[in-house]
Amino acid sequence: MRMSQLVLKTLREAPSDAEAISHQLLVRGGFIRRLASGIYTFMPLGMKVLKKLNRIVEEEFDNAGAQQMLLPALHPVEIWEQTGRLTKMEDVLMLTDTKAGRFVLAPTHEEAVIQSVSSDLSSYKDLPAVVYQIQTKFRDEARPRFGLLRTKEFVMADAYSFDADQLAMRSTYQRIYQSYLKIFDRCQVPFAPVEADAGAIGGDVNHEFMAPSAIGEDHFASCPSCGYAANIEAARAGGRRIETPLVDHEETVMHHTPSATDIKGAVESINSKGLALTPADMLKSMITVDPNGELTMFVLPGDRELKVPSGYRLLEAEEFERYGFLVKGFVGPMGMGNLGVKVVGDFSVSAPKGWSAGANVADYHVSGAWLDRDFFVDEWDSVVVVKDGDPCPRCSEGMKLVRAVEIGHTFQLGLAYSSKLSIASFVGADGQTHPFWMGCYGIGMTRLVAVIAEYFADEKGLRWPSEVAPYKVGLMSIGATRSEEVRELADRIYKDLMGAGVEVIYDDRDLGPGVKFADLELIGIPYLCVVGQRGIDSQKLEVRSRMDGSTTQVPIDEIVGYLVNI
RNA sequence: CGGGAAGUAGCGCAGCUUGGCAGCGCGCAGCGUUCGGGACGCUGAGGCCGCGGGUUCAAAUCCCGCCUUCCCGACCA
Repeated sequence: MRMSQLVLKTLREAPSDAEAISHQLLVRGGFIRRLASGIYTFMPLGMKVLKKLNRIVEEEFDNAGAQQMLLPALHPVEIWEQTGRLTKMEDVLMLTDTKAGRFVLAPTHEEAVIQSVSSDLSSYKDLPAVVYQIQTKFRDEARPRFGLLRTKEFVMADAYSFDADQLAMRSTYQRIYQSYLKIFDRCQVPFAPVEADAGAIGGDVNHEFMAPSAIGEDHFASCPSCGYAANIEAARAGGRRIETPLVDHEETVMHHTPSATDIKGAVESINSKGLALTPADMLKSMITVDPNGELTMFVLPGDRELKVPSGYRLLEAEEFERYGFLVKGFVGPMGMGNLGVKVVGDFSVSAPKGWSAGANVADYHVSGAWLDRDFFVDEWDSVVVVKDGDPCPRCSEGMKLVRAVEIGHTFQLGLAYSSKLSIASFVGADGQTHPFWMGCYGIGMTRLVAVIAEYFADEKGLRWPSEVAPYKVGLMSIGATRSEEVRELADRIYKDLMGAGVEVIYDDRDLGPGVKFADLELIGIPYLCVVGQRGIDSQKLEVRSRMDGSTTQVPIDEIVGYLVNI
């Protein structure tokens, strides 16, 4: 491609609304242009990068035996009603009403793929099967962010697997999981597969693929010793209940703590009476409703945050009135056993100490409350949101919290969808109808562009790994308008590279060398070949690596061969 | 949805306090010089000053309402 022909205008300054480096550089380099908040056009250079990534996914998925297809982006609303996700995902669904009916702009494709392939997978002989697509998805993001990182319209590569039983599903899952490792390796971004929460997609076992990054919106806990890694929403801390013999301890004391309805207020209020408590000495007692509608109280140290287990929800403020014994703001674990409230304690609550807690009386807290004397715990578990240094649940080593971007997510859906959709079934060898055991697998392609851009960016601009670069070689002439010799040589090398199948972008513009260097560096072409009078005089051309900055002098008559094999 | 900031040429910004010709840099077009690190000179094109209303002889500027965008949080995967 001749740069004089390229639809591209690099910007010396980034738009003021671009915050993240990747966003700034992708706009400055002419890869993307904003059409509306969270909606971007992929310009020719950006499209090249996206196609490179798509190619990697296609190769690895094809290798794993998955078959590419293309599902519709517009779905009739009925298929979303059948699985109940119309309400479950309503915050992000983009609904459209037309003369022809109601449709949703699809945020994901589980329903559509089942509708589409079920009749082609009617027998156990048709299984296993894996299909995938690379498609635009739509989500009504409340807050699009950081350019391509979080958008309303984005490209995702999503695969769906269909198996006859759980064992087969697991083996398929493993196969696709391996493809994921290869795909991200080829993108050269650091990443970690972590255990995760299934969210609105549903299902049981699942993994997120997290790329550590400064623009990450997620955190995962990672154990440097044994390799345990889990999203902060799913991560558990290690620990166990500490058994301590009950001896004579100080008596519990009631403290008048008017309007001290939170941990901070209670600590201040009690300390004003001469004690020296910290939030870590308080018990945080959180009332939740379990999946059966029963009350469960979680008890944890006051300086920690409760990780609400999936299926549970916090009791709403208005609901407190329904339970007279719950005094909002002054709740504590004392006496809960007699009131039919199950108490689940974090392991750390078994530490041998007198706790302070809500007294279950308006405007009162107690101090010196001892486990097994003043309050009782029915069940012990790790119920806190993990923080830096917490012990690993497997090996007890201190864990690290890492900021990261989710670039992929794989799910063992099991029967989550096929139990709701009768067509998601096949006839087994026994002649009976059985539901599919499904899996689904997604990679945020446009998000990956942002993550790679962000990770490799330097002060001069982008640096694309060679497998995803829009062009492999940047060829530039210096002083070609003045020197016919330079122009002819550069033209000839360009033609030869094209003939040899090298992806080359040729800066043939009538501009000074500074601009050309700056532009090719900004757009991050991996190798830069400079053709100027200096090179003709020495019969050697300079080839620079954008990634590591190294330069090599290559004899003119070997230059094409060198660039082909580099 | 809550908090904060901002909308003036394609991009970055000044002008607004104190109302009076719509400006600067980059980019763009033409001519010339220059040519191994965003070089220079001359000439030129480009504007619903976010939108609507109000005050005024006169509004980018003052007042009211709305819209949009970005950041932090909530939500979300």
